Amino acid sequence: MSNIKDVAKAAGVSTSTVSRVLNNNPLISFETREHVMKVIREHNYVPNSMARGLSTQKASAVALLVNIEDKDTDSFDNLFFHKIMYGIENVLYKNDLSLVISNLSNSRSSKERLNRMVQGKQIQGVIIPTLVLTPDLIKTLTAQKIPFVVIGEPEYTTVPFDWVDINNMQGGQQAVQHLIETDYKRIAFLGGEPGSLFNHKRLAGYRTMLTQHNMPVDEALIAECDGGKAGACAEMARLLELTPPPDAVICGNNIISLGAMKAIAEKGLTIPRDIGIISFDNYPIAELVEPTLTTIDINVYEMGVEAAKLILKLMANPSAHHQVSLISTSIQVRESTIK
Amino acid sequence: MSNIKDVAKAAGVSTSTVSRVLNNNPLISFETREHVMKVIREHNYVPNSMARGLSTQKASAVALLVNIEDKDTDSFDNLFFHKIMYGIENVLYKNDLSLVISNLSNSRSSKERLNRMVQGKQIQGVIIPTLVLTPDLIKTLTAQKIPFVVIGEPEYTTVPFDWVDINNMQGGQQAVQHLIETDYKRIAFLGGEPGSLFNHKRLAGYRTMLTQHNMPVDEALIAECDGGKAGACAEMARLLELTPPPDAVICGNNIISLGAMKAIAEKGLTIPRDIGIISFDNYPIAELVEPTLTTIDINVYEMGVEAAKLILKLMANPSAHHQVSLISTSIQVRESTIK
DNA sequence: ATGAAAGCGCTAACAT
DNA sequence: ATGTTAGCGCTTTCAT
Repeated sequence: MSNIKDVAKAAGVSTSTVSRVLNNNPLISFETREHVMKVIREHNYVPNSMARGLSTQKASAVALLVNIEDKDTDSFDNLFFHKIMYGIENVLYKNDLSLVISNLSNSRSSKERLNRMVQGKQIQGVIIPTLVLTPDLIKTLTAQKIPFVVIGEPEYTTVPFDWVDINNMQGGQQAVQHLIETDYKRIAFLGGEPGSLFNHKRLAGYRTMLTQHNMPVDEALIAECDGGKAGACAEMARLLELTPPPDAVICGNNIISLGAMKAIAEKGLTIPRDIGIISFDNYPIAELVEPTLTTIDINVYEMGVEAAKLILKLMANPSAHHQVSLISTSIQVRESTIK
Repeated sequence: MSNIKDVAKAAGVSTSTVSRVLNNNPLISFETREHVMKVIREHNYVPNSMARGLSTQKASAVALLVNIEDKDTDSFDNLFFHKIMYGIENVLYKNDLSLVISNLSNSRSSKERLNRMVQGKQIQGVIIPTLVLTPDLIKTLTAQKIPFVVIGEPEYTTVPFDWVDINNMQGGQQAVQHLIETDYKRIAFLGGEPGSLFNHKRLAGYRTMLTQHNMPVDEALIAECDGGKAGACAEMARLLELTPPPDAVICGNNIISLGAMKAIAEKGLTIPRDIGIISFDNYPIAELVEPTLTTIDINVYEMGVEAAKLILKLMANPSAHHQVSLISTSIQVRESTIK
């Protein structure tokens, strides 16, 4: 395995010239560049990333933080997480950076672990799901001047920072729009994770779109559940007792939809004839149930891509002003809303 | 941010002494060690991983390879992958190593990318899902003497290497054992991914356990499908036409189970009274369907842990003889098999 | 446009 | 048990 010296010697130039070629320094003449490149290829030379990092004082990795002990394990969120991860990796790779996964829950103190990674020059920037973010973490991050980007709109924002999220408001609007277009009149909203920001935003979209269509917003049609199937079923059953009952429902996720479908079936109603149903998220079961579920699809891969782009900008220019990136939702029409 | 020199000066010792303390060198006296440690803490000193790596010629990361363009995207395998990843991370973390995720499909040539990572000293070892493994990759890996571990029993083994997998044979046996114990008599086997090694192994477990209970192995009861819901449903419908029909079925995964359940319902039969059903895998819907599914649960987290342990051994001693690690399955009894 | 040389922060062989 | 010193492989300033 050859190093920069070998290449320099073989090419009959100095190591600095080779280094300049490696780093696309424009001062190098065309001929020299071509020649050195050829020698590099012949020697199958790959620069040592640690030597480079040591010299430039820059790590060549970005960490994606997770906290698997708590909310994430066994959760379907994993599916999103997975795609986000690949979005990130793809962008980083193209910029000669690598993605390292760090599970904060493994460490005694997440603060300490983060410190070790950053001070130890293992990583240059951090991407953090909003679920993992804590005020304490924010403090460490800003104190250490570590570039970081948050995935999912943060609940608290004591200091400004970059984040990326799905455009949940738009999602709520699309759901209502589609239901109105397919001739549903009384649209219920069955959200999960009450109090969560994303639920709030979707609801806001729901309200604005109804209003835009000159339809009344009936607060009785707005319900929340814990996100589990049983709770969703109970809540949906309650909604169906209203007079008049809803003829469509927007569910916060696939599991909630499943609960709602159960309540609908128990009431002897048929989807989509008697009642339409539209679900947020395309996972894990939208296409497996009967009827298949119309969903507000969420391009989580793209969310990863955007997060990576934000962190790249931030690392290149730590004092750049902070940005927010919202990813558009799209609708996947399936059987549950087509009469 | 302080370095080893600052610490040495502040502690009134040489850098080598500090280095020895850092690396738990036993030659250091108790007093010196304590003293230096104190100074290290006071200075909030964290060794620079690149300098260390450059000096020791060792990278401090292990790569987990994926190939997201092909089979993995949108697949439920993601859920497994996720847990495996955390198993790996957990072990690596405890050994001061970090986990980097590399998507080979991003790169023009996976061979080249691997080379860059290893020769560039970015990573020290590689963990590869068997789906991503190719003969070409094996060649590169062995030629470069890169320590690697495969997740999932490999289909081809031109050279010996380490791998870890679920004990699929045991899983097949457990399924049959449980069904027999709960008094089912004619047990069908509906596998997915025909020709796959894991299906083959589970089937072998099925056969041996039936034989062990002095029950006949009726080849007519053994079926395969493409793994999709529709195919599974059709195949199950066919099985139900047999005379006598099966009174239990072992399905290759949750989706297949869903298809089988549909066929069973269409035939007017009730689970678990008329027919028992047991599924491999605990994801994504075993607990969401009705009745809930008894499953052969697969401890994928543990698979990650084992994979990491294997790669650690291999990196510590590249000429260690190769090992195989099988993870035990366990049964999760739910409604679908309890009459 | 290119070269010489110092230095990034650590480890380890050698010396004491 | 501890110190001295020479690298590890690269980048970068300064010279030319």
